[in-house]
Amino acid sequence: MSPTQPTLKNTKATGPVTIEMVAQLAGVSLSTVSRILNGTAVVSDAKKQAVDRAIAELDFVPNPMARSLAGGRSHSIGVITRAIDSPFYGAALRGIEETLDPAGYSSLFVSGHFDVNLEKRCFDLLRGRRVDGIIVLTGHLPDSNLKTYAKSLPLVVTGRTLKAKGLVSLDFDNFEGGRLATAHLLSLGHQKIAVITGEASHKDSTERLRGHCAALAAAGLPFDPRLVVAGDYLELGGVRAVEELLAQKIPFTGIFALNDQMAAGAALALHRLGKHIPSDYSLVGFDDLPQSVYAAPPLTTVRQPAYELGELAAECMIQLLKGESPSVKPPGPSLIVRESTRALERR
Amino acid sequence: MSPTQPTLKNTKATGPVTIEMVAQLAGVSLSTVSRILNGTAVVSDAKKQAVDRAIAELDFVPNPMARSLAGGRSHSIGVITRAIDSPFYGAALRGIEETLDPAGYSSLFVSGHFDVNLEKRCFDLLRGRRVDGIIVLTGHLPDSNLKTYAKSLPLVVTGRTLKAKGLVSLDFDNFEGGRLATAHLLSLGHQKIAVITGEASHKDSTERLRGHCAALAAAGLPFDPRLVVAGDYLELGGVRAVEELLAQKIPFTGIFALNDQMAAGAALALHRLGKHIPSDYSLVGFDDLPQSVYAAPPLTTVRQPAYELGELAAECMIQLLKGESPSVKPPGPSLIVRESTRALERR
DNA sequence: CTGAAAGCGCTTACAG
DNA sequence: CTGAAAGCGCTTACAG
Repeated sequence: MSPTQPTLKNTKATGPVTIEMVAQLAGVSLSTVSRILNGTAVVSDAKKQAVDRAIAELDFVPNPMARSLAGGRSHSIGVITRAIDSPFYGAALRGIEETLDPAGYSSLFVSGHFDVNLEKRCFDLLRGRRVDGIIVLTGHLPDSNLKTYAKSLPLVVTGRTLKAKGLVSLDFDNFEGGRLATAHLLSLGHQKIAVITGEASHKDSTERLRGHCAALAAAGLPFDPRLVVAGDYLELGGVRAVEELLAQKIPFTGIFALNDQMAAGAALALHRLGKHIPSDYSLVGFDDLPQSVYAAPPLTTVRQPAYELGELAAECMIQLLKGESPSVKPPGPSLIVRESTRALERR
Repeated sequence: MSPTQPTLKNTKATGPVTIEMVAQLAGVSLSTVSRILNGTAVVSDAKKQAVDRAIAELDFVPNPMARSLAGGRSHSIGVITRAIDSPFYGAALRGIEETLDPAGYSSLFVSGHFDVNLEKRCFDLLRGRRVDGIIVLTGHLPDSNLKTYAKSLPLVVTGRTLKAKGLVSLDFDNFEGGRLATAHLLSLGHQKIAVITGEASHKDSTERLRGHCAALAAAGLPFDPRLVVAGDYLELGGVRAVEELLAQKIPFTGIFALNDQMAAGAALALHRLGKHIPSDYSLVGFDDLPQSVYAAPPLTTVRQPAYELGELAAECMIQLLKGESPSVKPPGPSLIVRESTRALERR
């Protein structure tokens, strides 16, 4: 610090540095510092330099609460997810965090557990915290509610196709994903394919099943509803489904589990019953969870790029906040062939 | 609303309700409303009732930014974790969130990736956001740094034993966990036990290994360093370790992977090499990840109660914030016997 | 291009 | 027990 600088009330004293101290050190007004900080107006180069120097010297970081109060924006985005430790949405959360953060927004994650009432409560909580916008990862809220919410603040929703002002929806092509999975099994010669579904209330699940049927139809094969058994998107559902399926005594050689967690359960049940994958049954999952590549055997599955989806959702939110109307096409599904599927041997 | 009520500047107009509107509706001063809200002082019953009614009627939620600015506390706690989507720490994050939230604190999760420099940056970021305290889930920061940080704000750290003012450390007994795992293998008759370790810089890992050696010693068995191979706490490390181990041609029948992720990799490698668990090799992991119970076969492992640890860390933080000095004992390890271990058959 | 001033919505001594 | 007032640290019209 140069000896000619004016005396400061609080050079290196207690508590954090304030904008006032910066202004004083730089010899400019509060407003000027603020403008430089926010790039709100053109400022002479000399002052800018002085201020930058002062900021660096004092190690100044603006108080986010004060900034928010005065500016009317909290610089935080609410994210309603199934659960903070959801195996699938985890990557999406990371994608959101990693794109929101450099843009100066912090993320507030809340767990809605795919429950309408909880999700509503999450909304109230986030609004109470004055978030600038909300990202809803799928969830179970009715479209009508979402449209209403979008009237009061920017909204990005995944897993739907919805048109409304201040709202962007990012749908994933579950139908095509389902089609890919079954087409793969068919190409390997499997014609009797069992399906383990999610809950009927999950639109994802019904779409994936539709894709399955479409692939069957395209191959001129009949759809046997007896081979469709209801799971719950959790491992245990996969276990039970396989037990049920085998008890039925209706022959099949392929299994399409509508998500990887159920596929893991199915693999375990098969293992316990002494059946081998892929020599006895070929198994396809959906999602491509991080652990699926390390399953024994590694799981053939339909990849749903969760991280990228999170990134995209965050980018849309940033644009919405700027007053733009983002138009995006979410990444599509792709088949990842690993070791849980194999060509059917003619017997 | 009764017709006799005084006129409000802003009855049901735009924007959120403020404390001033509540005060006006209830016919009291701003300060009184604030006091009732915070339970800061005794208030006459009549006024309390009126204020409560007004709050309910207007659906008032205090502005957290204003509260923080004026009160000097942000009511938010920073949490430095390995990654927002970490398989192991996910449950801990949930435990933290679920106990901090009802206490009126929100959680700010940041990913330090077990990298000292990143973790330092996380610290700066969180301090910039003016969090009231920080919880560090293990991480790689040197103890000395932690002690320094603790001088400026309350700190809760897991995975260490550390004494300092304003700091509470919650260590997990990794030594005992390691001992349990190997004792289990020994009790099944396995005497040649391979160990797949984490990185040498992970204290967890070295402790677990020490526990292994202690169990061996207690059984009067020799420790063979050639059976110890270095992993990385990730699945791939487990895969490689098994390949290396089998290539060595040194016989062994038990494998202790120092975490479940490496155990999963080991299981996969074994599967690919045509080896069967548990008839060819018994495998024990560590952590008890949610997916380990659904591995094929379900993994025998040492349970480390992540959720409970998160809860405990959050509770300690709350106490620290109240000015108390929490003294706690973290939950201990327990052996979970599943299907990946079996008694050695005499050959 | 730049400053003085009002104001964001609360909390908290300070006086009754 | 309760009110008027100052102040938390910024942003943003409002005037130059």
